[in-house]
Amino acid sequence: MPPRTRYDTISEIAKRRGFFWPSFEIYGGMSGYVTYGDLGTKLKRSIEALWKEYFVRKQGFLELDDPIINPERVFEASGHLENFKEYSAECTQCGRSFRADHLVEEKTGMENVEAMGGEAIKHLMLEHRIRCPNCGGELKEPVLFLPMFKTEIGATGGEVGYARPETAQAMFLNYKRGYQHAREKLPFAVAQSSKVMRNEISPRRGAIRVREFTIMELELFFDPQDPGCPWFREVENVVIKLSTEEMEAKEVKELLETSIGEAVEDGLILTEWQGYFMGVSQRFITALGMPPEKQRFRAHLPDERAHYSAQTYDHEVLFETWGWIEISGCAYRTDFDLRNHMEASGVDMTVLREDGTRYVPHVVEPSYGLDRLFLSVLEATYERKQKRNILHLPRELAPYQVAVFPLVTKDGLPEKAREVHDLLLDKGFWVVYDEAGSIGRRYARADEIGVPLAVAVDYDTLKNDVLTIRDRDTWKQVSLSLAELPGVLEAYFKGEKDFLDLGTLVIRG
RNA sequence: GCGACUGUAGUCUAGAGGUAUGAUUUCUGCCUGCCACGCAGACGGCCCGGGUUCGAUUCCCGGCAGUCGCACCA
Repeated sequence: MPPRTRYDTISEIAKRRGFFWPSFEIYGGMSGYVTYGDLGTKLKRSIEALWKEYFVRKQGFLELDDPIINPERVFEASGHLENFKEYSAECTQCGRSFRADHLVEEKTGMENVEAMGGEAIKHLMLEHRIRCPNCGGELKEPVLFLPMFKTEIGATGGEVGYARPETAQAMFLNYKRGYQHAREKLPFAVAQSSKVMRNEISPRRGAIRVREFTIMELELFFDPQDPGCPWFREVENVVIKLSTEEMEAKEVKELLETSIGEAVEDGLILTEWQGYFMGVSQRFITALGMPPEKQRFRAHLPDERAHYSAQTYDHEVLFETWGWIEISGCAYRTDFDLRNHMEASGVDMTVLREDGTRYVPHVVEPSYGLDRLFLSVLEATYERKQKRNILHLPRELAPYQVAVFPLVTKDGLPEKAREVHDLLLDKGFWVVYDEAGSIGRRYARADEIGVPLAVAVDYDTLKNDVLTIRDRDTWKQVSLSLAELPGVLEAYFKGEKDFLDLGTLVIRG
């Protein structure tokens, strides 16, 4: 058996404690789907809330919530029906599959064969007698694979619909509303966190590649003649590690360490807006617990890029088990989408400049896979210490904020601890109460799900309302009075106080 | 989708053609004056379907699922 990986351990805890597990378990499971439990749901929501802090609230950007199933013409206009598909040809001998258009390109030197369509590809394969590159066997006719879920809308089934593979189209479809609600001023942005679906051929790596997941993305609309970002100065000194398109093409292994400001100045990042979002992204991911040295930005080569993109930088984080994993893409989509929807719908989406000229806004899009961020948080914060599992979740992400324990289960301590528990619930905290087993075991149970603070009720509490708070990360304890407790906890979770400021340090033993 | 390996309590495991080992978790007592203490007890399992067999969780075939490799990942 292969050795146990960090991901094995994390997914074992995830199942056992209720972060996430494979969906449809009782019917044998279905790959590509995961279900989030109590802890997982809460953690996911708090990651989303933090994303909103970094990408929506402070900039005054707008939000949107749009349907998952879209009529076919949306994806005709967006180019997905044309581009988001592939032709695969299977070998009759060895059974391997290959992309038919790529085989034709290799043999003939032609480019963008995919766009020629299925019939043309079939003819070219026959014409050039293309055989299996693996074993030389005969290839079957190429079959079209469209990784979008197709359905019918309405009882008569007359209207074909697809589940969206990205949320971005919603921001383009509703562009005119957003423009109106932004009081017809550019730049503005519309953000959405919602589910999308992709019919992956072979989902892998647990929750890393699934068929249904949450995307958090925003579309920033700007005038290409006025491409400055008003907040660029806030991030220009953020240092990132970069692999540029040129470096990717030359397969340079080392990363370029540079500031956002320099990278934009040197033309490595095409627009200030991309630079801005990449800088914010680095800060956001760091706030999730992933240190900067485990982050990098990697440019897409033209053939890797989406059909709409002029430049894309993936933000990647380092997983012990898998290496670098993409958690975000920051794409310069130009005016591709608005232009296509304008043409297809006949609706004018241009903006009038002061000099009387009109233009179609350009778009920069930072886009996150929430489920991958979720795994990144577990990856970044999990620690095995003295045979115990500890999740060093940032305090603003922790599903439960405070655990309350009686020191021992006698002499009225449980009753007193219940009172403290109820008080904290009334004050709005997420609290767990635990009196099973020894207090050490309860600390361990709370550590495993990342509860940052544990309040212990002991004989001093009975005597004079003094209790202790124990820190998950250092195991240090401070003491304070019950009356102070709600106030200092609030300050702690707002980030206004550090643990040692919460009370008087207790030295035991 | 193809190939290799794998599938046993909630979790992690041992094992054999005659329904199964151990640990841990959980629960109940006792204990416990601060880091998974100890004692006693309880709950709980052979992925699904077919075949061979007196008998299959074990062998064979298929499915489903997992890991890895190939392909794919806008």
